[in-house]
Amino acid sequence: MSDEKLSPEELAAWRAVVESSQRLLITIEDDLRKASDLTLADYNVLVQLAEAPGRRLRMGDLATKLIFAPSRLTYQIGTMEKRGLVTREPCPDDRRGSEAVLTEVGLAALRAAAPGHLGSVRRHFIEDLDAADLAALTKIFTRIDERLSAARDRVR
Amino acid sequence: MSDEKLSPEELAAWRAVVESSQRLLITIEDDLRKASDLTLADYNVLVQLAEAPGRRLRMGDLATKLIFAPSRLTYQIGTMEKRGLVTREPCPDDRRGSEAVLTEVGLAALRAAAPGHLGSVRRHFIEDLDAADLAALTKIFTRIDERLSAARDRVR
DNA sequence: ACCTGTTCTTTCAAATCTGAACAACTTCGG
DNA sequence: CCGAAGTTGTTCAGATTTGAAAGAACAGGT
Repeated sequence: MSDEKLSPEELAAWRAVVESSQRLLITIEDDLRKASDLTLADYNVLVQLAEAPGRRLRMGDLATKLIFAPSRLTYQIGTMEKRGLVTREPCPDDRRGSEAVLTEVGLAALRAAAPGHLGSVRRHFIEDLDAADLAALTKIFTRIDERLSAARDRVR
Repeated sequence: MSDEKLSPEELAAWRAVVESSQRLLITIEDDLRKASDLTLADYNVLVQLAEAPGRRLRMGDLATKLIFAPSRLTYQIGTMEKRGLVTREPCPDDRRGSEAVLTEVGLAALRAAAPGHLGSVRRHFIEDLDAADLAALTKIFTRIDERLSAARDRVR
């Protein structure tokens, strides 16, 4: 069973995951935008910066965490800078690099949006799951991720 | 525990699902593009048409199945039409509508790409899962989807 | 110090996606 | 049968995303 086809069960699982996670993200992004002037990308940038030491991150590190192509992050940070949510600073120890820095405005926007967003996540996702489901999902997707990054390293 | 925060377990599950499924899709799309001249969107259009009776679908139905905004589907079908993968035909019983129709070229492209794509899905996703995982994922995401569409109906 | 190869980020043009506005129908109630 | 209201798909302009190319700076060996 390691050939070029999938069994009905396998196909069903694949499609269910892809389709529902897509619809889930769309729904949650809609909720977020209605409540806050932030896209999910904006929100995720703010979260990553808020969690980072010094509330700042190198562009490259942030891109990796967000799974963004470099040029996409440049653009994303550009629009957020215009809105005052983040600042860009040259990196002290590496003159090629720059850092995205969370501003007070950005932090306030995150704090204002977080409760509603997390409520949305709970309503559309968490509420459907019991503890066993949660554990299963975490285990499964963590494992998939490990395999993916191992495969990526193999290619490089 | 139904307020505006998530427990560490809940947050971990949410992040794992969102991040890994994103990386998974990117990886699988990369595989597909390297092997076939098709994007994942192209591929999914071909699959939907191939599975549809008469190998044709109303634009609206296809958009729903693919979770595409209408104007996006118009554009998508436009590019595929240029490449000869699909045709557009006016809908017989509703003169507002049009149908996307799979061509022989499109069907051949799908058949050529499918084995490699399914192999990629197996390699990156299915291989990490046992039968219980598969069943759990299908159950969980199917349930989420049902809830989402129920919520959507409630809004309309 | 001087190459050589690599990494970091941005720039640019082209491709794609979104949302609002539209035109062409269809449907339904009177 | 008429007209208001709803549907369907497209168009358009603007926003976002991609990928290739380039500029600047680092790192390691010589």
